Amino acid sequence: MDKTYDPKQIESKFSFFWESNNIFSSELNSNSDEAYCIMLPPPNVTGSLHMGHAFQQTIMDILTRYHRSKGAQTLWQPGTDHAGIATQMIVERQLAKQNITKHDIGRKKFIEKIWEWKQQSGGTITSQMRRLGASVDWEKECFTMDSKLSIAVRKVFVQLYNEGLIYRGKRLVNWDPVLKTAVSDLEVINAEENGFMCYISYPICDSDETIVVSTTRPETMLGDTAVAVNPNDKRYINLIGKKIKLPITNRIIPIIADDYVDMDFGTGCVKITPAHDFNDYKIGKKHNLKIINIFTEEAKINNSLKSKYIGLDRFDARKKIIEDLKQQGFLVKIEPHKIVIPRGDRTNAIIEPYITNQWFVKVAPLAKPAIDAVKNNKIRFVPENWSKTYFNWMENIEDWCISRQIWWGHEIPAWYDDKGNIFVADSLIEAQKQAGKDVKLTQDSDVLDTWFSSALWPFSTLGWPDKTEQMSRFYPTNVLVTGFDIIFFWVSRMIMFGLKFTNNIPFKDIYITGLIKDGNGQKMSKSKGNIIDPIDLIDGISLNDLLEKRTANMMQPKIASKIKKQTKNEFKNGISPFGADALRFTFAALSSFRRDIKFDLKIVEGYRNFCNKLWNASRFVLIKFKEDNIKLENLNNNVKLSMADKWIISRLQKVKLKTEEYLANYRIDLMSHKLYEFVWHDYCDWYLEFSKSLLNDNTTKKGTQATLLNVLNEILILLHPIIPFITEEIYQQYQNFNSNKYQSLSSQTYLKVDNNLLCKESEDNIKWAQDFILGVRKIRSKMNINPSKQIPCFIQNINNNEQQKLEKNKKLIIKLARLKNISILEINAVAPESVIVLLNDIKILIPLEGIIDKDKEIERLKKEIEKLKIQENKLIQKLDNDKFISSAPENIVNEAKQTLIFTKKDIEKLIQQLNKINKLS
RNA sequence: GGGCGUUUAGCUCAGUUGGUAGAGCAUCGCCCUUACAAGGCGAGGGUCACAAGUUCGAGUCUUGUAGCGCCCACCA
Repeated sequence: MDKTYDPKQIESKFSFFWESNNIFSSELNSNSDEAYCIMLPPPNVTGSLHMGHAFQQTIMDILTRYHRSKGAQTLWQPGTDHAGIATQMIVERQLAKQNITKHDIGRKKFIEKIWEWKQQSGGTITSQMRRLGASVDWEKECFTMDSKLSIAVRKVFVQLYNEGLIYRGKRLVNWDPVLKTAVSDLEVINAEENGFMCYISYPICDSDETIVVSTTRPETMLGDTAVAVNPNDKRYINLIGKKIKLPITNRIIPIIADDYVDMDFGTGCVKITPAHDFNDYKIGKKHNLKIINIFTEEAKINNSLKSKYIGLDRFDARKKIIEDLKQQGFLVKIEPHKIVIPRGDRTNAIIEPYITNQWFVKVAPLAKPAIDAVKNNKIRFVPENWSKTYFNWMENIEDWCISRQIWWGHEIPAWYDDKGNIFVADSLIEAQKQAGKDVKLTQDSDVLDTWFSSALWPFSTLGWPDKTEQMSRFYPTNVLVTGFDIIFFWVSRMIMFGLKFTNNIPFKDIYITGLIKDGNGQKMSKSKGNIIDPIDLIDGISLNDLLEKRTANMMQPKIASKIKKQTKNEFKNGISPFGADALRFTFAALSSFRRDIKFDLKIVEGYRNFCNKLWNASRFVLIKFKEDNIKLENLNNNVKLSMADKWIISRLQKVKLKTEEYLANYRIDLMSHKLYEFVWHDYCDWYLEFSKSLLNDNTTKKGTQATLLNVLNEILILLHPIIPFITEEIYQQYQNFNSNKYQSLSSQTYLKVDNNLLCKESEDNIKWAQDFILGVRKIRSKMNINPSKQIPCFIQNINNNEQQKLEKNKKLIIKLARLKNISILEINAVAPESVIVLLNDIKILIPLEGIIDKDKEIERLKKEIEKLKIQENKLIQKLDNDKFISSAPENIVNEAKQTLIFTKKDIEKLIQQLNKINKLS
């Protein structure tokens, strides 16, 4: 083995090794009683791996690998999403570079182009997943537009339609005028921006009076069909029912009364434009108002009214209309005003409420059982609190607009005849049967919202609607691991559709992960230039390449230079190659239930160091075995074990127990910390050091050899789900050494916790020995004694029980504390001039012989005594309190009493020592 | 406006049913002790945001206040 751990060298080979040996196949372990399944949230096929993916996939991989090694038949289902709008936009942009629009080449050709593009670069993210070590079953990889999945989509659509849960209707929807498609409520981002409030006076018919309305969208007045006031508003009560002559268009519209109007806001009069505002639409329906659409699908003024504004963009029209109103004397004033602007999540274009024919899912009937499933704990949110967010949304859910006026996606299985009759069916042939042979049918040109097919993912990938073996084996799946940002988009819809079509929940647990932020707690985004690419953490990247990457395609040079400055500051030397394992361990360790996770390179470095530690510990074991020419096959496991052997084995059982407990509760962070601590501090710092002495003794040698390897082997198995590459590499090193058959650590079975291996005696003994050693080390450090110098040691006041402990562990203590010897002094014997440290009742004495600085020691003793006295006071106070004695549990009271006794004794001894030393000087 | 999260060492975070506050990083000593300097050994560092309450006892439970942050819905 090389002296230093080099992830590059070992990681590249194993992704291929695992895949080509079918290690992750879901066909394996088919006889097992247990099945375990996780659905990978399918990333956009257009995408590349970002930190969020890497984080969540690490968690899924740990869960999957863990259950696989426990013997379950395991499926981690991979795949990608066709991501309708996102993908279409990318290909459109590419065409635009050649000055071609999608209309130039037509729908069919355009879709071919997209498939071509998918063929070419759709594999980016899956190859990056391989770099990360994701143990998905690649044989089962799906794409949301696979024919198998499309069948499921059509079946669901047809059934929902037949049951009246999908309908088509002319409604006001969110319209993206750039994409020229409807989008769902969730795809609209509302944000406050600076704007204006316009006050316009509307003249009242047959009167000199006017009424002043306030609006942020004056151009929509072209479509006004009423003005509303509050029925209780005394100012306007006499105007209700009168008519208004709308400026510019000169249309006559009524003044109506509605509670919706807030008397205290603006003038208390609201212009009502049912075709272009959601609230106005509701009022329009309620009052049976005319609906006048004034926009084209690009949000330009249409020709519904004869006006000079036809063809003007909405913002140009706004300016023009304000000008005209001013000229004609209708404009009262314009004030700056904060307004909430809805923008499309893909295009950032301002979304327009727009009347069109669309398809909707009637959600309320589906939501009810989906709410109950969580309420009845059939589905569990982890952390539990997210269920509130879920309920909040589900209980106020609106119908879901599922049609999109784009080309890339699942075509809606609906056909129309000349008269506009609708035929919904699985296929044209079926539709034709409904319509009659000779009727000419045209398919609906819309496609479905991408999330419609995503909603079926947990069962469509398993072969539904066929009754497949996969389906009965793996459904419902065990856990969904995802971010809170798609609870509404995806999670809730999977639950609704799962319950509706499989009569069963799609998953038992929903583990909602936190969001990875940069070191300053900022969300990572391209525009902020603070993105870290997980692959760069694995392979490393130079500062120049990183600068290039972060500022590529930046339009504004000012922002680019700012980003450069920040980046240079944060990554002076770029990013060093940490390897996939270090990155994975980092994610695992950071996966607490927080919402935001600040990502810091220092942490990755720490876990890279851990990998190096593990590497070198393994190297030590290998070297020791080679020195003795030991073969694994003649390693005797039926050997007598030393105290230290029993101790590390006992500790190991406890760690395994904790690991299982943490994992069952998705506390992968705690699991990681536990393993880190055990490997580094128990195994490396203590056991390996013990072993150096034990291997030199023929009575303990064989037991130590067996334990060194057996514990290391279990460590590798325990760590494998977190850091699969390095553990596999180390395992392979032993396999070669063993000259056994070449097999993967990934197929090794997790050993159960064995309670018979718990050993209180050894834990007590080693703890005692450790305290002894720590005591001596403390003195050595305080007294500045060179670590290589061996020193003599006396002990006094030792009882029988502890004398036994001393005998059993003497060698280890002498070795690790670097002592010459340990001599026992009789109680009454006069001790040499020494430095003292207390262990329970025992005085450990290190003779001075010139090494001591008396003043220093006096100072140290005084400090120590002071500390103990504070503790003593606290305890005395506590025990003086009758209520404490009478109400606290007995063991707590006893403990306090005991501690007080020990504290008093210690103080006494230290004072004695202090006096002694004082006399010397 | 409604809902949620968060506040613990210089920094990033753990803290299980209330019982003397922990880790990693950083800092400061000493050390190339033959697996590891990407290391070893040791040390220092906290009024657990604030206030009140429950309790013998509160980082932990209750209520309130403040800061930071997120989500949803919004007055035209």
